Amino acid sequence: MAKTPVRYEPKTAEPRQQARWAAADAFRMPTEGTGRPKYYVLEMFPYPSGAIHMGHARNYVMGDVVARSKRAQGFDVLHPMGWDAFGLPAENAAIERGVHPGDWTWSNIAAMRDQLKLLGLSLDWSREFATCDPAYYGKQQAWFLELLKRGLVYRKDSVVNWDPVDNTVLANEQVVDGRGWRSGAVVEKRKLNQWFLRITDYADDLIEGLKELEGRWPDKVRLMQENWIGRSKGLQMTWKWSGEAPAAAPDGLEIYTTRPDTLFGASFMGVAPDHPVARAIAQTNPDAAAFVAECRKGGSTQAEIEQAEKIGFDTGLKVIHPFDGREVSVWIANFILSEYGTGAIFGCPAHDQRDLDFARKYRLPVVPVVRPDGADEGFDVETEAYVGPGHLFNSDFLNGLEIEAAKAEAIRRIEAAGAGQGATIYRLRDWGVSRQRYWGCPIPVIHCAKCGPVGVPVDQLPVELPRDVTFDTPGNPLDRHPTWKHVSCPTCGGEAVRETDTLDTFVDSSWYFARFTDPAAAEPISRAAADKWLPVDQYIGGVEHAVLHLLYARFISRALSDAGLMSVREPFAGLFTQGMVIHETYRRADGGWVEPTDVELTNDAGKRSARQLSTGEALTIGDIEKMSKSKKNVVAPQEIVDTYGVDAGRLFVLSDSPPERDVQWTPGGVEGAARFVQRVWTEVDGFDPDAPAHESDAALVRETHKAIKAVSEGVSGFRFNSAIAKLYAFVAVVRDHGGAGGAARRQALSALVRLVAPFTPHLAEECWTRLGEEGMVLDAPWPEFDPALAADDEVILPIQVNGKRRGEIRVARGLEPAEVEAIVMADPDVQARLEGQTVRKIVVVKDRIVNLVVG
RNA sequence: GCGAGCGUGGCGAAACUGGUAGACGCAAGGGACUUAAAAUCCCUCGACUUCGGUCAUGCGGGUUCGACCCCCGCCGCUCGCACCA
Repeated sequence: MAKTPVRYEPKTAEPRQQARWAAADAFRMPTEGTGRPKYYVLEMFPYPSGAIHMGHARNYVMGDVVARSKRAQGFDVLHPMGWDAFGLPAENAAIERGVHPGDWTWSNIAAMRDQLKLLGLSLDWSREFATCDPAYYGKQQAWFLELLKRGLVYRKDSVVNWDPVDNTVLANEQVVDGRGWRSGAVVEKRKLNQWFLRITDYADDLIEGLKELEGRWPDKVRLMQENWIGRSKGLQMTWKWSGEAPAAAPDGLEIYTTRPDTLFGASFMGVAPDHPVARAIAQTNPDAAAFVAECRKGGSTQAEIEQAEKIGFDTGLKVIHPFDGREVSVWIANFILSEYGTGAIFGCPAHDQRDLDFARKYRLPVVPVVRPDGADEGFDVETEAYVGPGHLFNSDFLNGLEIEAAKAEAIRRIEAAGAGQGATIYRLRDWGVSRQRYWGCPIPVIHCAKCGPVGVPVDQLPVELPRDVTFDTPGNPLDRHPTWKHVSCPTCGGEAVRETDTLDTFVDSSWYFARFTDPAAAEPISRAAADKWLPVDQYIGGVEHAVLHLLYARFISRALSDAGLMSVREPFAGLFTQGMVIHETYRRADGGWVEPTDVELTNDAGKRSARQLSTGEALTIGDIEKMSKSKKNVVAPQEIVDTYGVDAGRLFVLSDSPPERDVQWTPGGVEGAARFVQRVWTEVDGFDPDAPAHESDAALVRETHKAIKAVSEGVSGFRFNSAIAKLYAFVAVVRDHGGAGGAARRQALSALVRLVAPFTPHLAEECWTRLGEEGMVLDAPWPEFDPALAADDEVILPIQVNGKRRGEIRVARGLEPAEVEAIVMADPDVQARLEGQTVRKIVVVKDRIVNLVVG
């Protein structure tokens, strides 16, 4: 009699296995390791917004698959989790609801930790920390002071977005159409003295480092960083004034160019409206002042910049061309950026589109100096600047040279004349880290009228945030706190005040991966622990951090290495950027969004419709979008756990799309995953050691090893969807094979359980126990692939005629092409098909294909 | 504008280095079991077809014995940067 199948119950099994792991403290990794090779898996730690969503879940499940499979493959796996806990939302909650930012944050952390634990992740919770804990940010202050000592931290005036109503600095993203996002006030540009980190010192190193990451980081991310740093090589040079020099630039006008080869094509000079020369003129010349004001008015949105007309103002000043001595007039122009290069350019309209637009408008000369090879003497430029390759003409000693050679020669001549030098410049700016905010890491500096800014002595760290603050008035609560900022100067003992700015939260996330290696260390980073575990072998997170976070972390790692705090300069050896979880949206006739739990979907022969359960109203099925509260298309992990079990949810978020792509959450999809969970259990549960084996067990052994190979490759190559597809197919093979017992079946089931374990760990543990295995599948070795056992004795060779598949033959594996050819030509079906035609050529690819060329 | 990526069934997708296009899942249709339902299982499922085949991986060419894959030219979508001299 067949045994009645027992249903697998995730509701009881999942908590049971989680309790087992917890009781065994199974995921704690000693800092010194256990002697196996190390593997550090890390997912970008979350901001404690209050709830874990499916996007988080997918991210952490991917990391968990890597962590669990690496553990099975014999590694000491470090897999920690923490909280990126400083930031603006906590202050907004304080303003809106009157709660303390700290209380809000810590209660969110508690809630999210519980939600995260439902997912059954193999995390070492003993290493958990939040960046808002003084135990963490105090260490950050310590290394900040070290960088200050080393000159990597400095202060300078910089222009910021200032909200005059809220009395605060706004990030660029917080300025909407020129107004503060919260107050609605017109944002002012204001100069503030701010703290900066010298990331530009590392610009070259950060670019060079990208090369070594080839293959382990997405090309897209490496390219984005390279573009962001924006290195360009060119010439920085000074043009002497013709006549009296303006006081703002007594030595001449300094410009930067990447096209020194086109110097003979210069027809005007341009300076930014903020350039010292422009500002000086605006002070005495009302027309110039009006023009500069006009330029400032221009919007900063993309569309506005794109459409903005190029406008200029002739200053009347003239400079002398370094090569041919002619006078060139100096203009103030709105399209020149004061922050890039020297804020001044030479205009060569023939070979730069912007310069050409400008020259045409103001009727300035357009002299082409480069022409494409093959163009005749009369080569000219009309409305489109020529930026392609070619050779120089109209250029005296540069005539006939190719562009690169001409650049080199022009630079050589300018250098020889002492008028300038070849220079490499960067788009990247130093990192402004000052924030006029409460909920951030205090900058550990004291300002003394006599001694200037003085670092807080290390033995006085951490500089803790005061708890008694109010948010009833705009501005930084630290600034108006009655006592906190008033201290004595550590150097002279005189009256002094604390710095009340806090650090950009990107600083907090720039070194947390190093702190995780020994989160209790007295020093910011334990050298021994960091040297053992870093770099992070596999880092996983959203592509939205491709530039800022990942660039800052690479910079800080280098800076801390140079300061002797750690050794590894490149923190993330491998990076994977995962796609989002998206979901359909549902809308009522009145435009209101409806959440999926309140929607009933019907499918009538392919025609889908939706209605709202609570009202019965018909709904419009809208776009499939990123899950968001505003569109109400969110699915909470808790619901999934309750309905289908964690394992089904874990499986589904990885099964339906490649991990780098977005995955659409569908109820049908999770149900499919839940069915698979049942099928695995049914096969394992149905195993009977006393039952007879199936007679053709060699076939099952082959399929087992093919599955081991495919799943192993899928897991290591981040093709989780393919790995899961192979697992589905393998379970079908096991099921259809027949025979409830036997060694081959036992091996197949044992391999299956270990292969599914990274994806559905709870199910795997239940199965492992059911199979009578010792201990936990968690500690079981990854199944080993044996190519000899996976190989078929025979292969099916498709037979193509002129490249089209026309039939197939079954032959012994490894047969030489000549033998295959003989068999094919003797085959009656082939003969019948070839009747009356001449075979011109036979292509045989061993064990793969046969192609007959007939004509 | 510059840079990158992607276009394959009704849908999500597979196809390793140029070698049987559509694995696996969803949806759909049919059937078995059942008093019935759920659950489960089985079959069909790119298009056309005179049932021999023919056509199919965005479009048009090319290279090759053979192309989703490589090359050239278009079209469409997505992302990043954007007046960066």
